[in-house]
Amino acid sequence: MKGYLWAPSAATQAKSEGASWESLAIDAVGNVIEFWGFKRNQGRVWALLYLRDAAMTAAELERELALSKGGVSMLIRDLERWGVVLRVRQPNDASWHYRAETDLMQMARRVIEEREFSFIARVRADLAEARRLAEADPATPKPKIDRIRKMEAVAEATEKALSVFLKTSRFDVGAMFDRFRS
Amino acid sequence: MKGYLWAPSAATQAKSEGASWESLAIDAVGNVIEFWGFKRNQGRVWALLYLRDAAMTAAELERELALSKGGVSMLIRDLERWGVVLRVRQPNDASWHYRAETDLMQMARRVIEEREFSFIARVRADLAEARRLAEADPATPKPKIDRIRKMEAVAEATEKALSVFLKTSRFDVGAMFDRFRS
DNA sequence: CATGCAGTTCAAAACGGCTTGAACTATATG
DNA sequence: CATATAGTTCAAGCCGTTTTGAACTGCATG
Repeated sequence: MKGYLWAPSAATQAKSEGASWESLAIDAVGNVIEFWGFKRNQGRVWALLYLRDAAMTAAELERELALSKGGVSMLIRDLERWGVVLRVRQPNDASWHYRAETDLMQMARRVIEEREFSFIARVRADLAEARRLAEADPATPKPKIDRIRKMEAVAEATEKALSVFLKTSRFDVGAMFDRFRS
Repeated sequence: MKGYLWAPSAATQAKSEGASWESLAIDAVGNVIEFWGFKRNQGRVWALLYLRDAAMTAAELERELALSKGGVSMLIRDLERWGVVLRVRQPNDASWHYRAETDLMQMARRVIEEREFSFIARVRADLAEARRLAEADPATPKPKIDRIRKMEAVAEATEKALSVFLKTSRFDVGAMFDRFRS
């Protein structure tokens, strides 16, 4: 919804060890997740951890994804808070390692559920309130009230799309995920 | 998906003639439309014209919505291009007047259809390409390929939500709109 | 064809979100 | 306890988007 002229970014940067298709997949995840109002880099961090299926240190994430120290720290904090990344101690290493915990989808579902639904609920409430006020005033012409009602339909369609996303992620993906669970 | 701490904005500004519930409805529309990646003020301009169901001049829009002259000009240009606002000549008035033409929904549907779908198609293609590349390399462990497959599910769910939004806007709202057509 | 108003354009400013990096805190180790 | 390294914080900077406003264009009118 912003610019969408992604850097062609073939072989983005020097230091990364991963296969080139890896960064393709990682960036793709970053893009969808950004679509849903999260930060692109939250998606990228999760995607790397998930794809590697290994516990990595902040320093590694920093290097592989070309992020700053502070940035990694904050991104991880968010992902941990949402429960999609777990912090673990590795046998004989002083530093923390991070692992992808659950499917990103679950997180997106939870967050969208509270954040977006309340947003759209608020919009609907405003529209309903406007209609109530309009109806209370006897001077308001009838068609005008109908027009507000029609506006509410825009909000309703938005709500429906959101709820389908949530349902889809619960069933389709949930099932898929379980089936493939490693 | 940005800030969502809308200005409380009771009785926003001095000049507006409209009932206070009017601006409530107008801002609500601005909010949903912004959610779908349009400009908040595009939604507000359309909403005012639609609600008033009257042809208004740029100067009126400027005053009622507290926008700048240049801003109104550009907003209207967009809305005209999308076919949701029509420019008409009023009997004996030198200046143009603008009317809300179709339902905003139709416009959103069209634009989302081309803009968002191609966006998500691109994400899916990237993921598919990554998987193809991964599969081509015999060294890639099987579970890693499965993980890419699971990532594709995120994109699929997004696509499904989008398509439901489009369908909903076509049927539910379309029907509703016709029924109420003034 | 001069005047004035409607409408357009676009560079600059404002704005908002994201990232950076330096200072700081916490923790492990000798 | 001193030191080193990992991790956190947050003000400042960066960057993309939106809005502004002044200059400009076009058009109608006397």
